[in-house]
Amino acid sequence: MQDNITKLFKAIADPTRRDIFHALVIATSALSITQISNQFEMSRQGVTKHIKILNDTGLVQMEEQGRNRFCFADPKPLKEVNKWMQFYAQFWDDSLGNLESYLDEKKV
Amino acid sequence: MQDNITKLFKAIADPTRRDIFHALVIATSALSITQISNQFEMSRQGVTKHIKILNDTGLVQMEEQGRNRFCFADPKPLKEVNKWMQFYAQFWDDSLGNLESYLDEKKV
DNA sequence: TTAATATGCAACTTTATGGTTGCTAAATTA
DNA sequence: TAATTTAGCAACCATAAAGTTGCATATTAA
Repeated sequence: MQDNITKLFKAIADPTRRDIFHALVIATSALSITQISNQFEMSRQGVTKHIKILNDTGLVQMEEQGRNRFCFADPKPLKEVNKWMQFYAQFWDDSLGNLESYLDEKKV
Repeated sequence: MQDNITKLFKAIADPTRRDIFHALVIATSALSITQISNQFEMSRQGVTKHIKILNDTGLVQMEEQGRNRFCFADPKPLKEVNKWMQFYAQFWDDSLGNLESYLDEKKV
């Protein structure tokens, strides 16, 4: 369907998913679906859908235990996002001036 | 409507927009809408829409010159995305083990 | 002035996305 | 065993997103 980095960006583009991910990152233990959805306004099924999307990117992993599915965060996939970003980081500071002066300099 | 960071993530979540942004970053001069859209399969209007979205985040800036609108990239807004990422970077390496061992350690 | 070029705007279509409700099934507790 | 809890699945709905075409308009070139 779509490449990995696109899936990652789309996953974290949703505010609710960023919240879920964050909650799991700072949690002191793995949380069940119900425990997670209690922290949000939306229905359990809504949260489940978000978790599935996060799980598809690897940002959330799960472990079944009886009728529970405990979820925990794995920030590692964000490394790829970071790698994407680092390419552009070189233009953040001094290069901005250059970019802005393209028109003046080169008179396209 | 939606907060800045969400707009940023959504903007770069689209592969075509990442391509447009990248093309502008590595371009040696500012490019007109037509010049940009010639590099893509899709219609000029399709590209225009993407550029508008990028422009709304500040990732692309424009300068009108007669009938042309020259576009250039400004990677600065990505700083905010980077800031978001850096919080999770602390969990990338050694902490993954901890995350994965939540269940074992705490026996939730 | 006529023709060509660069662009914006609006309407429309298709598909994705975010969310809901209802039902079923498995695991746990009383 | 009966009741409760946890969760998945499927259907459905509303809105957003990605892309298209057609037309109008301003600028530039012949």
